[in-house]
Parts: sequence; structure tokens; C-alpha cells
Amino acid sequence: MADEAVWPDGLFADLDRTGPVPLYFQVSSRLEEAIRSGGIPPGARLENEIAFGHRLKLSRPTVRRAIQELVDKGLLVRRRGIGTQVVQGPVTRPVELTSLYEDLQNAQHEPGTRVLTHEKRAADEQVAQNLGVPPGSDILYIRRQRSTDGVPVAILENFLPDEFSDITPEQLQEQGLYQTLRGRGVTIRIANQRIGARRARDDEGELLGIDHDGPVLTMERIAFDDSGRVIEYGQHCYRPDMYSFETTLVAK
Amino acid sequence: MADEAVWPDGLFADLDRTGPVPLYFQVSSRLEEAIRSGGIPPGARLENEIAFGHRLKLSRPTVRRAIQELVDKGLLVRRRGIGTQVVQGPVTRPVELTSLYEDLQNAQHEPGTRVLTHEKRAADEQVAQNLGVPPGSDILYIRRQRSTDGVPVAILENFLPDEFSDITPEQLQEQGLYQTLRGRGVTIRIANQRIGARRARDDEGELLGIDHDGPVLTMERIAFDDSGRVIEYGQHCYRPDMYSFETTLVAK
DNA sequence: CAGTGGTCTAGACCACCAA
DNA sequence: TGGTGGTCTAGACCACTGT
Repeated sequence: MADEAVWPDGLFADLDRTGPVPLYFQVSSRLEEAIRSGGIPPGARLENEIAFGHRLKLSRPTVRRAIQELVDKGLLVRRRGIGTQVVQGPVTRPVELTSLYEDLQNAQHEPGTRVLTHEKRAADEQVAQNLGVPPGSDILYIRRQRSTDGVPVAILENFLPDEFSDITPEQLQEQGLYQTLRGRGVTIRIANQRIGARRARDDEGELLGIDHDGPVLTMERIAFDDSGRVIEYGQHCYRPDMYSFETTLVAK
Repeated sequence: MADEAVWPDGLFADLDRTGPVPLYFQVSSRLEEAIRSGGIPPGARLENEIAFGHRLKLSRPTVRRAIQELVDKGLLVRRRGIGTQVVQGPVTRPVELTSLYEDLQNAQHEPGTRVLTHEKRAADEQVAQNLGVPPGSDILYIRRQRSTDGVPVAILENFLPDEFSDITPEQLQEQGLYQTLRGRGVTIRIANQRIGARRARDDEGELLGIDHDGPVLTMERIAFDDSGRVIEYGQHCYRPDMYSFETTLVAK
């Protein structure tokens, strides 16, 4: 009765057991691709973990981990005593943890960045607290206008510790902030975000091409690296008819 | 140099090896409590996994899983060759995957619900598509005003399949929608959310106590159960000076 | 070099569900 | 009752980090 999973021949052939790519990742990647492409249809039941592992010549924990990755992404559902199924709901819908810019960058849209301000500043009370530096300290302030296909969609304000003040407007224009940081060996590990709404103020309405006091979507973010150091504090606002935040929640 | 972790005596004594609560969960719960309460300070380094497991008389995978839970929550950071550390950044800050209502319910605030509308309706095009039913089908439409300490913070509109139309306004008022559903044996497993902003319309401004066309924060949600069936579609709007969405992102 | 987390194996027992 | 996922064990080897 239940759809039995029959995957394309050789979907899981050629697993690389010597390279640096973990086996569970190879399996989950191929499985994810097969699900997203429709090769394995919604509602289809996967083989049980033991048999699956036996056929792939993998131990059960390894197979479990591969499956768990997709459960966490909301692509699979596991039920004890039943089995593992491809989720029926969001059929062709792209499911991501949170889509920040990727929506814009992935499609054939052409993203653009204009650096409005780039200067050294003294941190005011609020910025100092969020950045974890003494008030009045030198910091780097950046203000950018982000657009897609020539239409402005966001105003991004970032505050960074002084040690990053040699980042140039050119780098920001070409690579974006996070890629520039990564190029310096700095990787963001944890970020706290707060999403809200308010009226546009100052020149925001003009820059976004909306009413001068029209509604904007806002996102505030503090980003930390591995060691827990604050790398960046940002206050951003988005044109609400051009941008929204999507999330997929998976209950444990 | 590095802070060595010294936990309160007996933090991990009395692990229940016979009860239904998984060992990894018992460990991660107590560890989380110790971190949030400051018993283990930010920046502190945990014992390595082998030694930790040996002292708790647990195998390494079990200890790893307990630690991984907290890494996913953003409370711990693991670095190969270095060790595991308590995150330095969000010191006392409550960190959740996404806080929906819990912010309001947890504190000593008094949440309130007023059912504005509760009726059977024919699904229009958009609702029918999101709910996965034919256009014109009977559905249950609910409109509620949510408040905290007597101040309105949100207008919630929900659309449910006809099979739930025996849910009463009284149940919604006392238990909320999700708890009512849970009482019927229905649990939400996956939800797709979209967060945005727009102007208030119709009577929303009045109901929220803001300008009639002032900015509101919006959240649209489709919720699925285990089997992938659509349980609920919602369109909500929030008073932006009273409500925002917080998330913690952890890079893999 | 020694120490750490990252990955993987080959088993085992249990709780839950459907038939 | 048989099959499923949920949990747990006791090892092993590797990759990366700092000294």
C-alpha cells in the first residue's frame, strides 16, 4: 500500500571512502537532491535503516546520521514503528533554515551593493554595549544600500571593532561583508537576530523607493566567531514588498 | 590559562538509567541549566569527551550527543584540537530557536485572548491553495486578538480544515489553538513561516491601539502534522513596538 | 608531539505501532 | 507478533590544533 522507495540505479554508488567528505554527508546530499528533484516523490517510504545500511555497506549509525540531517531540514519524517517518509507538504517548495540573501543571489537576479558611508566613529552607548567595547571606542561604521535587478531592497548598517577598520569599500562592494571577513580567516559561528518592523526614518524611505514614513521590515543582529568574540553588530531595514524572512520549523 | 570547568558537586549524580528519560537528555538538561544559571561561567572549558564520559560512566557517543544538543542551541562551541567551551557572547541572554509566544507566557505577564470571529466559511483561492483543499470548500475561520497585561499585541487569523470546525471559542480562549489541537491527538511537526511587514488595514490599527495605517509586523504560517497533512494556515499581525521575533543561528 | 573533536563500526536492547 | 525507529555501548582511526 505504502509507496515503496525505488531510487534511480546507482544513486548511492561510488561512495568515496577515502576522501575528506564524510560518508553520512555524501549519503544525505544525494538523498536530498533526489527528493528535491522529485526523483523520490513526496510520501514515499524509505527502506528501514538496517536494510539501507546493509545495502550501502554502511553501519546503522552512519545511515541514521544521514537521515537525521534531512529530518532536521524538514524533508523527511520519522515515526517509530512506521518508518521514514518523504514529507508530503511543501512539495516543490525550497526549504531552508533561514534565507537571508540567498533568495536574491540564487535566482537569476543581479544583486548590487552601494556603499553609502564607510568611516571610523566613536561607539555610542548602544553600539558599545552590543559590540562589547567601552563607549567612545573607535569602531568601523558601514552603511550600504542593497538592490536586486536595480531595485533597492535594503539599507544595511554595520558596526565592527576597530581591528577591522582596514576593510575597504571596494571589498564590500565586490564580495560583501561576510565573504570579506572569511577571507581574513574570520568565520561567524553564532548570530543572534531580532526581526521587527517600524516606520522608515531619515532618508530610508527615499533610498528604498517607498513613502518617507512607510513601513519597513527590520533586522538587528549580533554575530560571534568561534571563540565567542563579537565580530559585527548590524541594524538593517528592508523594503517589505520586496523582502521577507522564511523559516522552516521542525518540532523535536 | 583556560578556565577549567569545575561543576557543582553531584551535578551529574543520580542519572536514571532505568526510566524513560534518555541519558543524553538528562546530561544535556543539567548541563544547560548549569550554564544558564552561571554555575558554569562563559568561556569555561569542558572536560574532553572521553574523560567526561568516563567520569559519568557513559560511552563517548552518548556524551557527544548531549554536548551536541547544546551546541545546536548555541550554548557551547566545539573546536577540533581545542576543546569545548561555553559561549562567551550572549551572557545571560535567553537563547531559543524561535520564540513565538513563549516570551509573553513565560514572564509574569498575563496573556489574554479574545475571540473576534469564529465561523464556517468557503475557502477563497489563496486559502484553498495553502490549505490544500478545493476552492469553495468549507473551512473554519478564526480571528483572535492577543494581549499581554491588557495591552493588545497581535491579531491572529487562522484557517483550518472542516474536520476541526467543532473547536469552540471557549477552548481557544482557555487553551490556545495548538494546545487544543494537541488535546485531539494532533501534533504539529513542521511549519513554514514567512515574516514580513506592511501597513495596518481595516480595523487592525484600532484593535492594536496604533495608527490606522501604522506599520505592523506580519507572520504567515502553514503547519503540517506527522503525515504531512496541512493542519492550519495562519495570517497574523503584531504591534511592532510590543513584539519581535528572535532567533539564534548556529553555523554548521 | 600530545590532545582534542570528527567520523565510523558492529553489535545490543528497548518502546512503539500495525496487522 | 514482527518490524520500525530510539537509545546505548566499547571500541577504532583520522584531522586538526597547539606546543
